[in-house]
Amino acid sequence: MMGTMNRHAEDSSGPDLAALAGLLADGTRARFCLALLDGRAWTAGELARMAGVAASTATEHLNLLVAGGLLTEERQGRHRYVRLAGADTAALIESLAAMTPHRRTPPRSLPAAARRRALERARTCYDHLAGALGVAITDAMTSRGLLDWTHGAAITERGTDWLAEVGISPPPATGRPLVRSCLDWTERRPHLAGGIGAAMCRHALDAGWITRIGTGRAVAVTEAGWRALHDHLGLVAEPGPSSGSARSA
Amino acid sequence: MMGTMNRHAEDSSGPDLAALAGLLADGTRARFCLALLDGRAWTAGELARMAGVAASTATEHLNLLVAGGLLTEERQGRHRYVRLAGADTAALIESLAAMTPHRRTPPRSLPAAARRRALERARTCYDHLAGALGVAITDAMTSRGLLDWTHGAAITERGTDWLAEVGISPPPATGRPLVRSCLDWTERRPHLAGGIGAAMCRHALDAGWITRIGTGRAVAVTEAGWRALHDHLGLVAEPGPSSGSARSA
DNA sequence: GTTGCCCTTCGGCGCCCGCCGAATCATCGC
DNA sequence: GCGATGATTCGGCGGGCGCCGAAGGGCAAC
Repeated sequence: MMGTMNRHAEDSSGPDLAALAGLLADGTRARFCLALLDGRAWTAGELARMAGVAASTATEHLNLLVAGGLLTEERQGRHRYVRLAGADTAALIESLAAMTPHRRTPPRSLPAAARRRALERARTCYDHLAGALGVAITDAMTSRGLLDWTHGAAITERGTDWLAEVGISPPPATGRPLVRSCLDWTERRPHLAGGIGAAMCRHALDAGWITRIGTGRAVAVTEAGWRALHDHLGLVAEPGPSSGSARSA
Repeated sequence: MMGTMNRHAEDSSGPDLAALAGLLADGTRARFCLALLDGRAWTAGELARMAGVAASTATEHLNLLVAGGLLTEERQGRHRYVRLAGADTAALIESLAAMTPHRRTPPRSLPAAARRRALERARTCYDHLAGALGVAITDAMTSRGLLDWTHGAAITERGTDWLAEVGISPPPATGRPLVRSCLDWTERRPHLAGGIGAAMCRHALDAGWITRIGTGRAVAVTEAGWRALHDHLGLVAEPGPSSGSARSA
């Protein structure tokens, strides 16, 4: 691979970093990870079909990703379920994807365009909400004084009260930051992530405010969800062919 | 490379992400980027010697990294200077390095061990301070109420006053967050980054509180630097073979 | 038990990629 | 001008890696 000695190398972690990056340096593995960004567990076969590779190929990739610590696996019967190892892993992949050169290739077919629009409107990003909906919620919270962005992202006292009022209980303060900014993938704008972002997304799913569309990351806002968004944040549905976007009331 | 069709691929950015990750998936390129984490410009030859590869090899790697947007170059005469493209690039590399499996391989030779210790004590991380010194400063600022970590990293009002008192002027609020948490590489603990972290590092260099050791990232605290650290943060030098570590007074 | 599905292992193929050395170009110092 | 130094281009080599298909194992359903 290279000359044996590295006299001046002050840190030996060059190969380590390369090994980690190498896990994501393959198109198929990258597609796997992007699909897993929805935070759910996929089977090996699902991932293989999604990426268009043979099952044996998917197995080899999953072995690498699990051995590298990016994925965790869970065997159930004849199925092999894999998911992202943790929030830090998801954040890493998301930040990589956000730095990717933005190539706008409009989808060819009509259903593909519809799927694309659904993804752009509202989706989950590992464990929190993203897309136009996630950005709109974040903006509304900011303009109502629930979030403070003067020095990075932070939640205000009014924000804490608001969470309790809505019925969302933030997770106990562990190592994970409660509030984190996640750069959106399609919107190119920051939105709310971290422990509170995850709690809000979980609550929205539990309360039936949003539902998953199909098997992917895309979500749709329900009738009850629009009412809740209006009552708590003043958001109303953007007029359009299908509800999903939002704007400030 | 793979089957042509990707019917179910909802996002076409799999290959894009792989291409970006592929830039860091080589040991030599990763070493380049880690060396460039000191935020300074290196010549192609310096990087080649540091990594132990031929000059022609270094040229090819630099072409890839520049074309990929991770590095920017600057030609001066017969020299080709390269540096990291920006703070976001540095943050990406740093977060990748932080997620690397921690392999503690004690250096063989005595001078290598000394260099290693110097790096662990105090170094620059792109544009802010890291190592034991960076963590100690961050901890001291936190315990004195200048930083608030309850909801991510944020600077308090007392912190803003303290900056003015010390003579550090934070940069104007642009897109870059003023306060950011950067996970340290050797300490495995967060330390202060972002615009204010950069301003503090710059001020410490300008005021002669710290000086660079050799050509790398390592820095040493001067006499005047220790006095300033004591006066402003109550830090004193850790007793040891060479000053550089710090502890709370 | 038998069948079918999901996953895994293995061999083999082809391509890409990182490396080098030699030759060439560009620049600086004399 | 001339040599020295730094950087680039080019050809060629070797290895690693991603892909597949066929065969085998494990589990669930019947």
